[in-house]
Amino acid sequence: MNIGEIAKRAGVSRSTVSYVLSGKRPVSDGTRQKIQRVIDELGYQPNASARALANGRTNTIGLVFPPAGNHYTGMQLDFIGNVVEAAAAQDYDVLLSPSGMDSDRSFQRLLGERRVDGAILMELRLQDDRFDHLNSVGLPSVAIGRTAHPENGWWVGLDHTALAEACVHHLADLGHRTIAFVNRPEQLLRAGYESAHRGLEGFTKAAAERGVTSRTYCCGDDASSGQACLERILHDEPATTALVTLNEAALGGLYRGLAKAGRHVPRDFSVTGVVASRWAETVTPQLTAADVPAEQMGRLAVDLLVERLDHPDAPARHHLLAPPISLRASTGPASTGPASTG
Amino acid sequence: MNIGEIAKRAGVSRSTVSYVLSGKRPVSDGTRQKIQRVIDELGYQPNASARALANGRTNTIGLVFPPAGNHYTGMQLDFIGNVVEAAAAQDYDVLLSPSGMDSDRSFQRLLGERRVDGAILMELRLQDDRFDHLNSVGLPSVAIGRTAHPENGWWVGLDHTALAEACVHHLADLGHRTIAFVNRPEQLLRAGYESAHRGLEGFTKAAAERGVTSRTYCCGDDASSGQACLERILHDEPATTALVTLNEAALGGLYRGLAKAGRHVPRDFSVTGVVASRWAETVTPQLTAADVPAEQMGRLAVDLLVERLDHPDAPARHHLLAPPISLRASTGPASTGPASTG
DNA sequence: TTGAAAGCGTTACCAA
DNA sequence: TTGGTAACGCTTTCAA
Repeated sequence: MNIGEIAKRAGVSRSTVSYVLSGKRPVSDGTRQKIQRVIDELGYQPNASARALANGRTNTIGLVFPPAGNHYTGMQLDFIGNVVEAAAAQDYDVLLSPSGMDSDRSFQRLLGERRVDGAILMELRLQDDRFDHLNSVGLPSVAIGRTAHPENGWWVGLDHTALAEACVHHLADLGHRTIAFVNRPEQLLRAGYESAHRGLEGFTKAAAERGVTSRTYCCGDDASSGQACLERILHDEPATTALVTLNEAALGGLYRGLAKAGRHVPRDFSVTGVVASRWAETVTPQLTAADVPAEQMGRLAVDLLVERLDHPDAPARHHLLAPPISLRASTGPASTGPASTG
Repeated sequence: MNIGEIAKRAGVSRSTVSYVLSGKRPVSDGTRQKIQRVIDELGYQPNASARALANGRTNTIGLVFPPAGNHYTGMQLDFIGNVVEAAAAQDYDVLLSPSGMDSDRSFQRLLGERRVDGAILMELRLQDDRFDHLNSVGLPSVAIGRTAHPENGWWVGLDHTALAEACVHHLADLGHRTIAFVNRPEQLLRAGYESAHRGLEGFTKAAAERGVTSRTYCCGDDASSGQACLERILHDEPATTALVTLNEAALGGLYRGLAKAGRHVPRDFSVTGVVASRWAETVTPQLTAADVPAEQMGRLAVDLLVERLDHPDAPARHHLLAPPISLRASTGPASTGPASTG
């Protein structure tokens, strides 16, 4: 069934049916009702491909995220869910593209075949060549995260620098003098992941400011890497009494490592970092952390993109978020006595 | 740039360019190379909407999952990620539809506007009206999960009945005589969620067979509900020494509740259930559980759907999976002495 | 207020 | 081995 069929049954032309559908030109009440009745009766819905071909808009946005090779973290998955929700609320569908590298077939399809009106980029790198590709084909995009030069971009980001700083200050205020930093995997750091770089930068800066002894580690995105990383931390510097982590997937392993080392959280050892709240609340004791506002960020990203699609010449906009640290149960005063273990 | 432009520059007709692209009819080596050179030079890619309109295939599959209202569990998110990966491997894109109810706009768009060639359904109910809608518009689909009457359907499912039974047997073998069952939220049970129903059925049956005392609980999909549920369990029957859970999101809360009640896992209390391995390994002690093979299931679902799309008359196929229990560290012999606490 | 018809960029059939 | 051309189903301009 197509628009011609509707037109025939309603005794009007196809264009009139089209205008009833789009509302782009006035249609008399009588005709409109007649047509609407036929549409409802037959449950007609216009074909998306034909519509996209004719008017150049797909009403679909692309969500570009890295392939599972590196494992999905809970945070990434949270973003996906929330972007899809927010897009649905604006009557946009979301096409997923699991592409980190610009050479990826799926990414190429999205861009080159014009399957989407615009794209949301996740897992940003400081120098992100995906922007060049998007710009070169004229596809509007919004990033979740920001590059090294975010001045004129469209993005919604988390101020990882400030967040990591806040974590250090929180721990230093509690009297901790030796603090470790658990970052994302080295491979991602080397690839230029902005959260890893900016977080590290903030941690290092604040540690220097407060004169605390610090070491930084890269850690795989899974529990067993977290456990191994913690063993390394205590081996390298047994006097360590606290850590800051950006690595949500490793969190359970970090806790396990502490338990095995006989360090009680928060009595002997404090843990904090940047983690989505729902994961922070899963561990025991619940994690004192800067909660990643995945829902808000997903919504903002979609809103920005839709705005950009509706107003191609609108000036670039962005949102830099720096949520406060939610005090839960994983941090406490540095223990005065020696927290020795075997 | 379009196919006409390529044709002009290569000095051939549009149809010949099209056939070079699709390979659906032989083209002489000379012409092919001439055309291919122009294509590469200009970086031409055919427009997806036009192609879909002309040949009736979008090369996109829809992934239908419930809205975030009920929170995404890690398992659901795992499925999404793995389906997208598997689809990309077959050069299909994935369109997400956050729709539980059939009335949902996004679901309607997917079906009615023919944005996809077929669909994968997640979070199945025993009676799932989404099938009726899909069938009524002639859209092929594959379910992750199975209805009450899966005989002639296309699906890949987990044998929750057998899995829950295996959990009970495992615990009974260890000497546990009083076991609780922690299910998904009551709202989902009432809605007819198949995993909740079949899991409950398997648990109840095995508990009866083994003559163990049992109680069953519904529990919200989050940590604090898990903690509350555990308190209820111990309040209702302090002699409980083990539990089986299908509720992954509550797991952290269950553990926390046990810790607060002074029950050490696995010495005083055993925990097992059906959980994706990556989450099972996050908690301490690591969970002995039937690992949900999310990756395999995602891949199988995509493979089945692609097969069905390629062979519209192929007989229905399905895969019923019953992964073995992975022994980790959360179960042990029932404690002989009274495991008393305040 | 409405209709006719020319696109939109492909595919695939029919001829040559 | 290739070219011409009619679909595919919609939107939108031009006329009435």
